[in-house]
Amino acid sequence: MPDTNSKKQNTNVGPLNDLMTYHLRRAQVCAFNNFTEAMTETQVTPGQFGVLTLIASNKGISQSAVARALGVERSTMVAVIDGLQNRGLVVRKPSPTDRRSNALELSDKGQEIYERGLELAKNGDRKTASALSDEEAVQLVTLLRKLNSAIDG
Amino acid sequence: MPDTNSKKQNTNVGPLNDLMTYHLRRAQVCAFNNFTEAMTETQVTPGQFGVLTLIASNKGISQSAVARALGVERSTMVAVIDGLQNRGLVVRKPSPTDRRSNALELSDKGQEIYERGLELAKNGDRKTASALSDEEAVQLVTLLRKLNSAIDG
DNA sequence: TATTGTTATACTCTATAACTATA
DNA sequence: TATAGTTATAGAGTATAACAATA
Repeated sequence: MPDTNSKKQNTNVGPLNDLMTYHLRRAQVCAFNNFTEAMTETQVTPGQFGVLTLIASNKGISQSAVARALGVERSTMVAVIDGLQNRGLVVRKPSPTDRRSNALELSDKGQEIYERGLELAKNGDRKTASALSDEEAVQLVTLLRKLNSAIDG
Repeated sequence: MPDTNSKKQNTNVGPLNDLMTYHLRRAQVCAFNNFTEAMTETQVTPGQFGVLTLIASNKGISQSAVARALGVERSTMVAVIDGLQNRGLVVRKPSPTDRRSNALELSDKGQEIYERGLELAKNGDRKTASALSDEEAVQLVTLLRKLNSAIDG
């Protein structure tokens, strides 16, 4: 990870300072770093946590459905599920209604890790939002949700 | 790029919906896609545009200073500058004050591409923010700027 | 001693295309 | 015909560690 705390003079970023894309990028990198740090204990990445949450909230969901919900290709999901299965957190069961698809479930250990991870993820969020008041943090999430609803709605 | 416009039923993303990190990630992917689409004409990526802007706003800046300002390693900058130099957009000049470092400048073509790119980048931003009112878009950037100031301040 | 640019290397995340087995 | 899971492959983007030249 590059040095973000350096006491060097702040370089003028020019018109970048008015670009939403730039600030979204910086904020996302910051959020991922805080998330990863907060989740150390579980060794679960942001992407993996998304998958665990989808499965926890939709028992028996298929790999393709998880991929669609998270906005990635289903081929990308294979290795992710492989990793979670190898760690004993997720189980691929045969779907009772479609012999092509896997019904994904959390193992007991997966459920534990997920529940613990949810608390830790909230800690990461709090650190990311530490420069904002509670009200501002809520405002930010509300705006982001609205922005995103345009694409996955 | 995965299908984000599918008319499939929306899967319940559970507690993800309350995580700032999740929404930042979705928004950033959306913003990058819109940026890339808007910039097609220039064939300049978000990362490259950041570098062009830094150089435009700080003529003679060093590679290390660009890297620090953008929050990446200086080793990462080498290939980026190489690419921009090979396209004839950026020039590495010897620094007049430090024989270790390069003084980066935009070529005339680089200046042109940068100025055109800035307009196109704003178009990308507008598309990203299309679900928000003007006031909300400003609010969002303000909040993100405040959030980010905590790390690069 | 510290910093600049560089190289070599590797890792993560992701996409595309094609295959198979089902639906 | 279309979809689910899979494989093989490739491309961004990035980091770490080391080195020579210079500060």
